[in-house]
Amino acid sequence: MTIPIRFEHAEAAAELIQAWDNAGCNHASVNPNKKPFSIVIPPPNVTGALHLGHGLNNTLQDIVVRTKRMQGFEALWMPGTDHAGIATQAVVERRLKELENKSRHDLGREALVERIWAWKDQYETRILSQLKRMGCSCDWQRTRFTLDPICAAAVRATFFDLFRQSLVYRGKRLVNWDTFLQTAVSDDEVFNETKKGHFYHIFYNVLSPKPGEPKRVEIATTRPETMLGDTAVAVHPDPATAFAKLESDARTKLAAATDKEKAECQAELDAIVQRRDRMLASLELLRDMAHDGRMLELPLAGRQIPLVADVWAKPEMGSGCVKITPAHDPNDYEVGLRCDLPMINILNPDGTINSEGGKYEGLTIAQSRKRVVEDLEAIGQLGDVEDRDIELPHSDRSKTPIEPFLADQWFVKMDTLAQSAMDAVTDERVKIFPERYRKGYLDWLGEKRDWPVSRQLWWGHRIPIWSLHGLSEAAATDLVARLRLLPAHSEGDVLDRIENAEDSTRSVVVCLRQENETLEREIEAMGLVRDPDVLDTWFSSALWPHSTLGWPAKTPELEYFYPTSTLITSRDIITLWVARMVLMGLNNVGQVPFREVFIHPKILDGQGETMSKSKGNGVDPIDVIDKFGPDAMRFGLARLATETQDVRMPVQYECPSCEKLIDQTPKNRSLPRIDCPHCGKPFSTQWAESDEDKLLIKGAVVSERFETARNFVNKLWNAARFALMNFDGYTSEPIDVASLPLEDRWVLSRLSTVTRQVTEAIQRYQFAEASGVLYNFAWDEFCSFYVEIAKPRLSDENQRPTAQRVMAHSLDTLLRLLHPITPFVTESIWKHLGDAAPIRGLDAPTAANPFVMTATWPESNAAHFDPTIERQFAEFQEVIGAIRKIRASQNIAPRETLPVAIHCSESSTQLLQPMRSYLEALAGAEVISLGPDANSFATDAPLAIPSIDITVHVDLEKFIDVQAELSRLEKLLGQLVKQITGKEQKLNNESFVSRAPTEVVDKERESLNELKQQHRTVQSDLQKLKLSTGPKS
RNA sequence: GGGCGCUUAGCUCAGUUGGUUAGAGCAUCUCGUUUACACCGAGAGGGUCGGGGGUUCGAGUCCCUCAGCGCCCACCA
Repeated sequence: MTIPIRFEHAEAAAELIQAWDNAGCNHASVNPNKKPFSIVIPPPNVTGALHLGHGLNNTLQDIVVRTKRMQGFEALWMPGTDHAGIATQAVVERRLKELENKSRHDLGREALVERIWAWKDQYETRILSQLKRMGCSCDWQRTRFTLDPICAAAVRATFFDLFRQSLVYRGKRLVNWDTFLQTAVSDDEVFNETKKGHFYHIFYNVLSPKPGEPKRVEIATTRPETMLGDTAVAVHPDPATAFAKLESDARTKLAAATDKEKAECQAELDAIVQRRDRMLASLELLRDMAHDGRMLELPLAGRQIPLVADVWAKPEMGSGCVKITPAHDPNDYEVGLRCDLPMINILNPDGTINSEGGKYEGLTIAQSRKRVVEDLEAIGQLGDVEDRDIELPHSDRSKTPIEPFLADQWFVKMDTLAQSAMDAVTDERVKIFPERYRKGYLDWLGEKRDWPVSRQLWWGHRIPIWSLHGLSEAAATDLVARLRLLPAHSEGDVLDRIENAEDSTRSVVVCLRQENETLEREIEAMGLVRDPDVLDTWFSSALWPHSTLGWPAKTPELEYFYPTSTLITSRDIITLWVARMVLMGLNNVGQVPFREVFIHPKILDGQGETMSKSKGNGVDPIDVIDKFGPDAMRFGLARLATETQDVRMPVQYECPSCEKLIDQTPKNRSLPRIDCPHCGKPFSTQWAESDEDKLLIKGAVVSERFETARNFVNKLWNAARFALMNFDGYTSEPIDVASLPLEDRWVLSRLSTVTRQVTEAIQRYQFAEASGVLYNFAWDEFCSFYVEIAKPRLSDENQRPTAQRVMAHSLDTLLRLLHPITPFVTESIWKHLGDAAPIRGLDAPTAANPFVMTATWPESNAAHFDPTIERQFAEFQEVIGAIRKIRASQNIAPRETLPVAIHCSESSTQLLQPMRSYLEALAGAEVISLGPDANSFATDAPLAIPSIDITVHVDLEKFIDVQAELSRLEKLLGQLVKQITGKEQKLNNESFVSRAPTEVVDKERESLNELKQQHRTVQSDLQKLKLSTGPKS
């Protein structure tokens, strides 16, 4: 049998992906004979290609799915992608601007959406192919998209149902308004930028002040033009108590301050006290005026606005008075709600002042600010103007300033829904691992803030609401009556509602259950207009576990695979996504969407920053796969997936022209095109976006973590290759384990332990543990010892058949254990193994499954676990190590056979006796004597192994390097003295001896005795060496 | 400002309920082509466990505190 010396991953992977697919290995269907296991993929955004973070996320899911599949579950991994609302629309809009210098308004709604679909098709294809090349065993036939008809039906059914329950409602809300794109943007798409600005002090006159009352109040603002929308000025309702609290806080802080901070804290306290003394009386007066319902005159606008009492006005700030602009400031909005103030929107969607601004109508914000300030000054209402740095929110998309803007929005009422999702986690119907993430989930839901679900976008699920405003009560009733005559209404597909508007007109609002063009036209013919907004992306993502299974239809898949088994995701979307899936699952299906949630670490770049599209520091998994292979990528990532620590992944680019390595830096990371600093030639990675960059030759992305994993894959391949080269004449026969030689029983014992450890680790999502156990077992035990020891047996005619059978079985088990992590190399070897040893097993050899992927998961066979043999091997390994150390320290050539005498107890003798020949093979030693009577040699360099009370003596007659040995022994002596001193000190410590548990003390005593014994031996060896060699030199 | 993590070898990370001399991989150095593998084998050097304090017979591990880093949330007239 000829097998290449290297595992050709590219070829093998392409073939296997096809073969698994052809055999239907990935497909799961309702199977009453099996227990279901299901996972839904966190659908990647179609904004762009996957990076290594996705690589980790999907590798872990695949490990779990493959394991469960092998464990006999009907394992479904549901794949798909997310339309990602604003992010995708923004990407396409930006491209449109760059390439064609057009805005979305130039194209219009339909044409833009068409463009986005084209983009989606392109990236969905790319994403799915990335997943396939990573080896993900998704059920591709079921691939979903959050905007496809199946998901759309679920969205419509959900919205309709929430509407019926009155859990969706329309309300005013301040949104972050991007005046350039003329859309609301979400909070996380806003960044702050510090700009130079001014802090304007303005006076509002008090209307007919009574004697003793101030004639005007002072307020201050960085945005004076917003005064046009002011509807009140607030003062604190209880300034005395507020000051008292401030003072007591400051005193507490002072008491706890270090000497360094004392002066500062004292100053703070003094300032508060002084301010109170100065201002309390006037603030209380203003408060009384507010309670009295006194009014102020709003300059320029010529309106009267009330003085109100609200805690938002902080007595310690400014004049203690604050202007309230509910329609253009989030906090003022809250005040407006609390004090029942009117909310005056002064802006048009394009950021200019609207008719509410009177003579300022039509001006931009900057223009109106200038004019308002000038006009205030002209009428003497302007106070000081201070220079100040101002943090201004900007839109991440257009890079222009955000204006808080009051707009009609749809909300989902959260109180009962949020509570249900909290309960599900509290009573552990949903278990979160690691547990610390529960807190964030519960805290966030605990706020029960209503969920604003409408977005002023074109890309997404359009809100299924039609409405007509400004009706009289009679007209509204009439319209509703006509709606109710529609056949669809009696079929329960139409819900209607009459709402009272602020101006006491009526609005008729209609919700439709499903898409129906005829019905929509009929409704529109009645004058109803469809809401232009779409739903928040997370609305459709929240349905993902049940929408993908066909809900609202009661499909057999939904019955069988729901609730899904586990969700594997990243921590930043616990609230946005996980929590909402739980509450929507409960609301729609009545059951939690998944029983367990595993939150995995994040992959950071070399600078410790998270990988993201916008930073450009992402690494395309395909670059890693091309260079190292999919198994190496998967193993490398799994090896890093520990419970507590995010993972730094410094990468380098390999120049395809000169093969030199280039570090990834903040400078070059965002460039798909890299100019090699060594040879000057340009190249790109798979990450290339522009057509120009895509034409460049591709350089590899290199990281040490993947190199290690690649080496491991190759090691496994070669161990298997060796075994297979020795499988000629393989026959199968039942094996009596008890009669097997020691090394066979050892490897079976180890396999039983390793199987248990790996099974448990994967069950507990300890992927680093699972891969670590397998790495160490496969490399250090299977390859370094078992295969080595098997060599002589495989060339011995009598021993060969048994050796082959146990080897075939062991390799078989190892491949199955490794398969979930490294599917390709294991499947490739499995095929070769199947050719060489088609029927294998211990008690009852059977024909192997054609694919390891669908083979059964190994059971940990407790009967094979033999602690005596494992101890025996541990001793054996120690002895080999000792001999190798001596050889290295004495510079003994590898070809030379070294005579050794092993001094050990009777029981160790029993253990080691059968291993004598292997000592020779593995350490180049000839065992002269073994046992309690083994003697030292005249020229010796003994090495003690105190933990198992064995001393290895070597005959150095032919090899002695006196100087080396003398210095080695002296160094050893020094170490021993140090340790002995430490122990003696410990044991002389009265409190240690009396308080520590007796076992610990006894152990220390014993260990001290051993050390002393060793010390004596080394000393005498040193003497002997000096004597025996002294005369010669 | 609140919450959650993190800080251990040059680098990337392990380290169970506190208990012998704190581990691994890579990198470095030395030796080596013994019929699977140089993507290999053997060995060596390398650590005040972020700083300070405390609890304890005993602290990388528990508590307090300071510093630095990361993420989430809130806020900034």
